[in-house]
Amino acid sequence: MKESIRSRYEARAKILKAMAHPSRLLIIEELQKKERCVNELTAMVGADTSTVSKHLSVLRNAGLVIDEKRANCIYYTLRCTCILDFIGCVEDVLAAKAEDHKKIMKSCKK
Amino acid sequence: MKESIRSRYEARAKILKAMAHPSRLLIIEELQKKERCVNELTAMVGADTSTVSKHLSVLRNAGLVIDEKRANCIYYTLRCTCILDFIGCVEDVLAAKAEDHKKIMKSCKK
DNA sequence: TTCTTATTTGGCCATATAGCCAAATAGAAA
DNA sequence: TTTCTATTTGGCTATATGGCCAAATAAGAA
Repeated sequence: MKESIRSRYEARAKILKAMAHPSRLLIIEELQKKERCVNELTAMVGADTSTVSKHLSVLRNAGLVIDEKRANCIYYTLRCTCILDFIGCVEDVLAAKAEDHKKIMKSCKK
Repeated sequence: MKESIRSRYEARAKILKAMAHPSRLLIIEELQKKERCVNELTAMVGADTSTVSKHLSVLRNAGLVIDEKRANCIYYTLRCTCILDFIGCVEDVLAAKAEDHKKIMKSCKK
């Protein structure tokens, strides 16, 4: 694989990797609804503040969210809402998987 | 976070995680064009056969690809082509990031 | 100033991952 | 049968990740 090609795939992988965590997916979905500060997100995720803060920094580094200081909180916003579209596709994969599973169970019964 | 909600996010995260690797993204893109056997993919990725085989098993476990034995090869196929749509979104994120970077560089020059 | 409150960072540990090599497996060809 | 080819699996090491706690930082409120 050529170097230039590889680095393009690496850039993409970095973004997917940033999304590939249950807590971060929750955060992404919440931020799509409205901006939130770390405190609020921490309550939603139900983990240590430091843990959530690190998750947010992963999302920020990947360019998925933006943070803005206002009043005495730091508000996080989702940057590209198209992100949510692709959750739909992920659901399709899950559905296809479930369908297969059903088929396998069926053929076992025979 | 409720248990039922968490497990849904975990299922999604598993799929994203499976995609979040440069070599696997390359494989996904190649498989979108046409089915390929391990050998061919190994050449494209440029890694050890065993490494590529493990990447394929990650994709298979996530339900992203299907394998079918035919002649003396095992052919892999992409299961949901919608996967590709969302690469477009990832590119948007990258573009937005690049744009920001430009702005920062500009403001530094002042 | 000191006391809160909000957030990030550092340290530590446990776990997961990617990579390679070597070995196992399966099937086709000789 | 042996041999070759395709693929997977096991073993190993190095590296990265997620989680918590504790400490640092920043900014407002008292």
